[in-house]
Amino acid sequence: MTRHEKHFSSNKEKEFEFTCRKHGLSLTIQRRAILENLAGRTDHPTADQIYDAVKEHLKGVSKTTVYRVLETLVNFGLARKVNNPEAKARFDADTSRHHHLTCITCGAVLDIHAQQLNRLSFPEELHGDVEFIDYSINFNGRCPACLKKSGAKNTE
Amino acid sequence: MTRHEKHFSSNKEKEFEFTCRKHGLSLTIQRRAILENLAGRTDHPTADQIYDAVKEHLKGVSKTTVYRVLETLVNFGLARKVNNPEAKARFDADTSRHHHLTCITCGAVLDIHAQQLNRLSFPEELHGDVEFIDYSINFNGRCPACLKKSGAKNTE
DNA sequence: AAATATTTGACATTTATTACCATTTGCAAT
DNA sequence: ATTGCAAATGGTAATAAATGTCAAATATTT
Repeated sequence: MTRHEKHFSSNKEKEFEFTCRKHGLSLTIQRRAILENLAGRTDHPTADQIYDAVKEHLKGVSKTTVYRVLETLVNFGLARKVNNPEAKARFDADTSRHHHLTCITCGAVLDIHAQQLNRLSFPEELHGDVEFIDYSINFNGRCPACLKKSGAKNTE
Repeated sequence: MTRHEKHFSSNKEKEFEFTCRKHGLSLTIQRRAILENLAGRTDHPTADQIYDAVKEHLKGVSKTTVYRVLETLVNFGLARKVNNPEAKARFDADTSRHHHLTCITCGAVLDIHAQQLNRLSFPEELHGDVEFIDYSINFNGRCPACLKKSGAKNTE
């Protein structure tokens, strides 16, 4: 499957349609296009970045709509906001448990998939006080591109 | 030591003075007051929240200065930005390895200290491709206050 | 195809952050 | 302590990110 396939992952598409019908949400082309774009990339884009990508295909989309649709997708579990230190929201259509590496050099956010990291147990001593639902690990370090550019070790 | 002591943790104060001298930064009362405030709280405040707190003692502080000083503190390793999903920066003067719980109900960000979580090994299979420096786990769930208010289980 | 409920697009507004620059302050050298 | 200069601050303006409003457009139901 290529990055530019016209229709997005049928899994996600089915989930989208199911969720919309379940909650009485209209299946609009804007929602479909925005989720399709988000699901087709792994760079954890901001709303603006999605807007830039989506406006090519959907002439006349409003930025307001992009923000609103993303909020809707998050509210209904079709996407998540990625934990990050910057002052802007980043989105991810992959709602399964996985982790991220934020590059200290370029700021890119990469997915880290590793079975061993998906089975952490919640701290026993806090059970009862707090309720744990899920977790995600944020690594910081350097991405392949930046690592390559600067030789092996940090040169700062 | 109480939460409202006039002078902040001498450890942090010493670190502050050492770091400033090391890098030729002036020891201004603004920097001192802002770091003192940040170090004296565990709620991972935004720049605005720090401004609100600090302006009581430091009449005439500029919001610009608060933003600027926080950026400086982060740049020189005296504070960190906390990974979070919101579209604003949150700060933490605790730069040691620890983790956070974000309450899905009220949005509060709590510290999670647990030895068992501090010794994760970085994914072997990615060594060489990426450089891992540190990590922080973001739990989501519910904080003690919200858990108490709503009985045992989620009532949404 | 018509009726109705929902969503969108355009604009206005708020919130968060950064840029700019004249004034002030910290600090080192008298 | 006083001077001189580099560095930082404060105030204002500008930019960026996100949200609110509402009439027009679209999806869904009938």
